[in-house]
Amino acid sequence: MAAQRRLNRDELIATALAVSDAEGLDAVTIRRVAQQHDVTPMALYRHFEDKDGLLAALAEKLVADAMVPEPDDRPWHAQTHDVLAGILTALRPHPNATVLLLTRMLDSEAGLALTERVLALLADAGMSVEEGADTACQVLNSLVTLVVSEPGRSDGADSEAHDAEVRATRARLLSLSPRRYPHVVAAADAFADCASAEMYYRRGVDLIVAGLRGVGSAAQPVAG
Amino acid sequence: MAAQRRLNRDELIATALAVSDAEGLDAVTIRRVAQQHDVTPMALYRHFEDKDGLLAALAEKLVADAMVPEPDDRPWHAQTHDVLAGILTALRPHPNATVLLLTRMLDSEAGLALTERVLALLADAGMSVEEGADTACQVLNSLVTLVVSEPGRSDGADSEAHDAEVRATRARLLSLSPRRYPHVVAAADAFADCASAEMYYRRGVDLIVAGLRGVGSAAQPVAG
DNA sequence: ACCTGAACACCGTTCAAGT
DNA sequence: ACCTGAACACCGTTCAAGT
Repeated sequence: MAAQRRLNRDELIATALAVSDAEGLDAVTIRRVAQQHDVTPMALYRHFEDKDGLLAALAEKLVADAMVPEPDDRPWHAQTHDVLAGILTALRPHPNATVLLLTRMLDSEAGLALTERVLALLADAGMSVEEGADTACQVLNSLVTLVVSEPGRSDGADSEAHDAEVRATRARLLSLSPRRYPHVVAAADAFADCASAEMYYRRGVDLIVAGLRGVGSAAQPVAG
Repeated sequence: MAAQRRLNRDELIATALAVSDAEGLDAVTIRRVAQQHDVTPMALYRHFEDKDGLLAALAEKLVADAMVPEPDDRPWHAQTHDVLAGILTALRPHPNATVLLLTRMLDSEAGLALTERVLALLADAGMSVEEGADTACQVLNSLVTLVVSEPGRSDGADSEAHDAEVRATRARLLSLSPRRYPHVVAAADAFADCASAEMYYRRGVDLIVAGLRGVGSAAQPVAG
């Protein structure tokens, strides 16, 4: 990285994100990020309280990038669909870092704004405050895991190593007993890699929204 | 731990799980587990290829403990509900370790058996092989995150520290601007801690099953 | 105000021995 | 066959200085 006179917090976060994208979240260390900026590890402690502070900032950057559509007059479930799709668009480029959000959604302004938006939609759907809170957590975490566990994803591998891993997973699943694991063997290709990532994510969002409509239908038969 | 003549793999895993439960997953180190058995760190390498092998064994133990009901003649969604509830019962006592399953569900016999069971139910629901694979991943991961992100959970804290954390979260959310975050402020109690864990998990499973019924209803109007 | 340098208490893992 | 011991290349973080 460029030799700079003064260390910049945003650039440190950008470096951390780049390292995470390229080599996995475990490669994000205080010493590594410092080295990229030609600086002593201790220099980072001026911008982050400790390593967890750096990771929290990383998590915040992910959700801050989410472009979420403004409220409109469509039914709550149509708006929810688009909000969730918008969040996914922000997370998908950074699958290695996304797992950080599993425990940090309420720890940043951006995460709180997203949560507020989802809570409002769930209130429109007729949910109580408590049901909305539990459900909002679950919905947001489902988006996170959708990205974290996308079939065919590898932590910090070049495309050659990635392909090798996909082939290895496929071969391993295909080598299982078709008597004991008939469905798993039949699904080996789908587990090893996504035929279509777009389809995978569309199904994911559809499943969540269908769930929301399903649990709401008893309390509020004529929705939105 | 007991001074033993010979190291036992299952006891090592049990120790790792105990450390994880008591002090969090980060406290599970090769050196720590070795020390509990009064043994040199390198002694563990006879039973696990490396640290990832130890963690994989830990993940396997979690899902191996799941008591999943046998198939019966009820509709697929009723059986799915009970299978998911059974998995939750196995995961809930070990929230710190549960996150390991997010990327390891297909890496153990027990995880494969669980996946096979869910795939069969989704096939009954009328899903294609590919849709079933994507959906099974999402459903199982939702259970994992339900446990990992249960409101009021703290990593490795005694009950005093836990209560302090719950109060701190609640106070932080209550101190937010009620103009900008009206729904979040109203839900501060629910985000800080579960009023009822049973209710939280019941809602979680219901949301998943409702989603499955919802997405299936187009392909197979008369389900089960 | 901002950064350095040395030090400390940890990691996972290697290699070569021990019994 | 099973375990030890020393060593290596890493961590996060402290403290006391430097400019």
